[in-house]
Amino acid sequence: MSWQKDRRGERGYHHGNLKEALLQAALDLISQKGPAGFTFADAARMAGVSPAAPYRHFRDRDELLSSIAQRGFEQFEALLTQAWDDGRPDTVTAFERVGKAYLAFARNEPAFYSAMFESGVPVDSSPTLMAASERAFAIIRAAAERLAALAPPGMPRPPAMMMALHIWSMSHGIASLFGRGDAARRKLPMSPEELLEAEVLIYLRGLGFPTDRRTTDQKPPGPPPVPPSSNGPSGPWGKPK
Amino acid sequence: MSWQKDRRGERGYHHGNLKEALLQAALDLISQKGPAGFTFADAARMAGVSPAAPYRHFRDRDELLSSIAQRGFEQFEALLTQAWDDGRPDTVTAFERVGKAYLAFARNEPAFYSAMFESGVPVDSSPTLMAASERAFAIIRAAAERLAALAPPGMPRPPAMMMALHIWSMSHGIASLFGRGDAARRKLPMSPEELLEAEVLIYLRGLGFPTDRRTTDQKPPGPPPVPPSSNGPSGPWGKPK
DNA sequence: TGTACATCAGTGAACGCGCGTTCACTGATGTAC
DNA sequence: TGTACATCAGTGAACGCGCGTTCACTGATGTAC
Repeated sequence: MSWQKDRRGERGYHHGNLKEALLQAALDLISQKGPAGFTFADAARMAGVSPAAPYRHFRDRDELLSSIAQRGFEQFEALLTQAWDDGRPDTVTAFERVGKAYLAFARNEPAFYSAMFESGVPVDSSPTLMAASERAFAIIRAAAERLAALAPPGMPRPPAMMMALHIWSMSHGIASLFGRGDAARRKLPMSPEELLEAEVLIYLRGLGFPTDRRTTDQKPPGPPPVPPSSNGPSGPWGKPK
Repeated sequence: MSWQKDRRGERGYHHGNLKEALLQAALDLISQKGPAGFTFADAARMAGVSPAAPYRHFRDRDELLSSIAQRGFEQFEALLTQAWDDGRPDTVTAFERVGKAYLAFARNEPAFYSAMFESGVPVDSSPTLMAASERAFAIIRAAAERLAALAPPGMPRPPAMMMALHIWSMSHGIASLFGRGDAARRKLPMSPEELLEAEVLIYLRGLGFPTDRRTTDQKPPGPPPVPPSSNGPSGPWGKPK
């Protein structure tokens, strides 16, 4: 919030950490007013610095926004990596934790999230941004790979890339519609996490995976797990709306 | 494009259809520069009218944006209704057509799409906007309802609301990430339509539905349809990237 | 059918504002010797 | 250890611009009688 704000008296002529302060200020502004409602001058003011100072660190507003998106992907990657935890204690559990981490990021970091996905900055506008984005997706891909390797012997092994893209789009769809951290969030008769968990479990069952997470043995698909929410069949699905 | 543009000479003192012209102009501007990069004054200029004229029709920029979002939901609803076609020729086929219509809308109407979902206008900011949004979702819900009724007798009937939300988030995730009509579209090793079709089929299979669309009889789930793309197993999933 | 009048939908000039950007500048810091 | 100097990272004043918004106005349209 008050990062180096109004401390002109306490600091000397040089800020010392202006680049960081500008990124932080922009992030605050975005979370307050959306990616559209942040200006270069505003960020400077918030960092307690003259409007000309940011030009020492960023060519223009777009470069700053792109930097924020990049940082966002880096933090996102770290969060997903931690959630995946190399597939411990078992692959399905870890896989679902990754989905939950996706939702948590969207909710807790709406400014990053919108800068990354909704600000109009194309991922391919900068090689480093692109790379950061790909590193984040690589976590999901790696998890899908491990999951695919678990496919019961009798059945065709699903392409890991496809699974990764499917999981990504499920998480992204739910996060964008129902799990966002800003005013545009839509109401839902249950938590986004429950909705995603059910969706992933049904999907995995559709691929022939055993979705009983306490074991990884390969029993053939029985009756589908409907609804697989933690509250059971009479849970939030009973009386929606 | 050139809707009433530079026709001041040809029209009289009154525009005659300014409200429409402003909406159209704003839509053009949004599709050119994103929802952030459109201004009230710009829209007026594009409609060939003085900057004060729009105030006769909209309180401010937000009201105009909200109107666009509402129009978007109305067109969206019409498109989904047409795609659903009351479940003809069979429920699963019609259901998938709805998903494809979702993608088509996102691609062909990026300005509407971003105004509806990414402009920061909360759906609940106006009752009519909210109602329009709900009418659109109701199509998906109705389709899910019909699909749920098709559940094989032996298995628990999945909650239609849950299915509708799942399908919505799948479509929305793929559309937002890979199927958008603007520069922020991410590259994909196959078409968004293929990705969505596969995802929906796997999901339905996970619910225990027979996904052979040529029949609606209820055979028990056999081996999962992997990958269900139209190109078969050696299709776009073979060598991704 | 004509006239008077109210209402509507636009004009155009004006305003204050904040933004992006530039410029010559200056204070602080680091480094060569 | 001290001094001279280059470089860096900030200042602050200035600019042109376009936006949002207001205002009194005016031309066109519709309607009562």
